Amino acid sequence: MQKIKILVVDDEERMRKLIRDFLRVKGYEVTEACDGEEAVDIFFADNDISLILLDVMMPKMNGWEVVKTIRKVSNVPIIMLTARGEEQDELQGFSLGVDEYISKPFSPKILTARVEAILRRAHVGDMDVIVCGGVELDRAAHIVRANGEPVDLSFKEFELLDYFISNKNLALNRENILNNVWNFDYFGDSRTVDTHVKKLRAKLGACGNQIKTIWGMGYKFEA
Amino acid sequence: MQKIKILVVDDEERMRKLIRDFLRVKGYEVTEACDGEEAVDIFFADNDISLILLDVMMPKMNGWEVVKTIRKVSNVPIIMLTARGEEQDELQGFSLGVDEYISKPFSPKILTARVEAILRRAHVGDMDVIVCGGVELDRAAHIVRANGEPVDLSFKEFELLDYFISNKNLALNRENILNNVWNFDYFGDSRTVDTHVKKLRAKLGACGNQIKTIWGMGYKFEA
DNA sequence: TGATTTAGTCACATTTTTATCACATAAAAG
DNA sequence: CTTTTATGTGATAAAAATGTGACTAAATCA
Repeated sequence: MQKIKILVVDDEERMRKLIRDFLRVKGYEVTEACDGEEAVDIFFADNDISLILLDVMMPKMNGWEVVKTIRKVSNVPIIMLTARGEEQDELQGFSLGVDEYISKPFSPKILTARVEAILRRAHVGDMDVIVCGGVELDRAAHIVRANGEPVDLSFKEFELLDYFISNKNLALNRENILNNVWNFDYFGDSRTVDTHVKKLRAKLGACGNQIKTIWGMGYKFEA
Repeated sequence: MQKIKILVVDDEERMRKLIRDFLRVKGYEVTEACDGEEAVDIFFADNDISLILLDVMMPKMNGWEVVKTIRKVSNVPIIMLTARGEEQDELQGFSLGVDEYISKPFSPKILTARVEAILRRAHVGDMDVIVCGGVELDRAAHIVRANGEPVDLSFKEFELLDYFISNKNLALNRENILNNVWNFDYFGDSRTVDTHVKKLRAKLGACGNQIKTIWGMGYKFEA
């Protein structure tokens, strides 16, 4: 099995080493960044990072800005490392899309427990059944339900919905969608997406309006 | 075929009823206990319980203690039901020998999916006679019945049906099927599967439509 | 050995899906 | 308010996948 890759972002070398060593013992692959800018660069360059551990206080670009930047295009789980006294920011953080907090100082045990909990929860991606709003998608059985009613989807429709749900609440432009649902080198009309969206909306019935149009951009699937 | 027996342990009558009803619909036999002590008593008295669904918070003896007690003498699969916010205990739970967690509130779909996954993993399904819908397959006697009528299958047809039934309700692509029913390194036309499916459908008569075509993918055997 | 069953391949029929176009409609811009 | 641009939608033709029967080779059996 492929190792799960975790990006650790902290400006203190000591802290990074601590976290890195523990996570490696637990069998994770660890990549490090020492400031926000580097974190963003690495995240976008390396597209199989499964979780980010992010310090708040950092030079160049702080943790919140990193979250904002990354959340524009990805739902990767993010755990913030906060110093004592930064608790009041947590509320703000959750609204930005932070998944969990760990207050420094923390025990390695807490760290791995939270990481594992988040990964398990986030592994919704590999789970058989994903629920998002009124829509329920079962990859294993290749079944979709909208408000409990089975919906009959074609292969492409299923793939498209899967992509939407896997990236729920993210604005996806047509190029994104084409590259991910169609072949990478698909050379066709980007309006094809529109047609499939139309069909999906129709087939999903009332849940169809979870697919929002983003004018001048593309689409978004809302939870 | 003997029904699989599941012990549901929760102090809330409402929750027990909910779980019980869903599992019964799915064809399981359900026994209930309303606290840890009763759970342990029942488990030791009744020696053919295949799986335990266990709430954490209970009077008299909590879930963790139940796990500890039972794990001393049995590897029966245990799924814990945790309330939101108890995630931090999960680490502890896994080391005690818990197989899986389900966080409340959960959907019935999640419940049955996890239960089935665990049971599959626990090899409870490895029995000689399997019944699935109107189809009955007896591995030991190498006999198949459809709606009670004996069906004469060739070797490959039997193997294919066995694979289908063993993976019922799962979308199986042709590659899957070829690798499992044929030799692993089978190097032939994947359309061969189609031909055999055709024959199976024909021989199973009315039950033939339990084999669903999944367009662009493969086949699925529905219970 | 010869007859019979089974497995795999192929070609053609059928069905389903998918992409594209043209036009309608809606939103933004001027 | 008009123009421009982007999206919604239905129809349709092309493409792709599956269903099916026939045929060949291989295995099995009497």
